[in-house]
Amino acid sequence: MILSIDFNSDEAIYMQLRNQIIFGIATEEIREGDSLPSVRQLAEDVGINMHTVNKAYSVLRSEGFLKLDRRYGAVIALDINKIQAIEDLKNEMRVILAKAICKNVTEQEAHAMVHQIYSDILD
Amino acid sequence: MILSIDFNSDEAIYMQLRNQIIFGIATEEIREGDSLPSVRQLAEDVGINMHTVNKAYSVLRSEGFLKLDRRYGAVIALDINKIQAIEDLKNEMRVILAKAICKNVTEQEAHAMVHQIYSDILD
DNA sequence: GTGTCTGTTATATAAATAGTATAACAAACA
DNA sequence: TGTTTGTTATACTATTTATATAACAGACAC
Repeated sequence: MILSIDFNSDEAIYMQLRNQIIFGIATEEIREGDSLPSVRQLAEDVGINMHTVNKAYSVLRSEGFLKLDRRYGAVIALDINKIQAIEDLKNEMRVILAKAICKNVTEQEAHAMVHQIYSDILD
Repeated sequence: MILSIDFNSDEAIYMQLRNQIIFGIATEEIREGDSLPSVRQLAEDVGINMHTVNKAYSVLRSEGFLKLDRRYGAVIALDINKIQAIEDLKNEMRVILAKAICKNVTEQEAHAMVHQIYSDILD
């Protein structure tokens, strides 16, 4: 799995890592039980500090994507709380769809976008 | 228009204001040409600093929701750049849908959610 | 003109967050 | 025994967030 950082992005480095790893899981590039590089290894690979990677891993653990183990390092372990996931999604969608509605994006266009993203990720 | 701040939220105050004003525009509670309270007035009303309101207004202006005028204060003025809006929406949706997919949220469920949010906001 | 209301700009300060740097610890294991 | 793992601690810098005070110029009512 290739992880790359845009140091000019306004998005925090640990969030860029977090998002890319979530994409990797969604696309099944990495699966339940797979190990991620150790915090030190990944930090060296992408040229950032160990603690920044550790923060990304900690966020992913608290969000139910990872298990951190002294023996095996960071292991993909999905905690599927669908009620929570739907609640989170709804809250996040409300804000970005409200913005889209102000800009005259139609419901049809939003549906088309959801469909395309699902296809991009799953196919 | 009622604006309220949750001081215990992890979301920045100026972003809470920004989001609530976007909701107000989406629901047509406030419309093109309507004025928002002055930075000083709103700051006093919700009990925050003038500069925090000013930052919210500045963000809204740069995102194409407001026009700031010395005579009339902050006036709703939508700059509809639909290409940009769709691009923004797609990028924001990609992240939250990737997360949802990891948690087994189906495309059907995502569509239902989009439909419900559009209905909630527009009806 | 005077006073008052706009947004705007400039400083200063405090707190929190983000990122880096170095170091040490205990568990696991070859 | 030595190495690797996550974990924790401390320290430092930079940026962001929020507050506080102050001043400025344009607009406008009196």
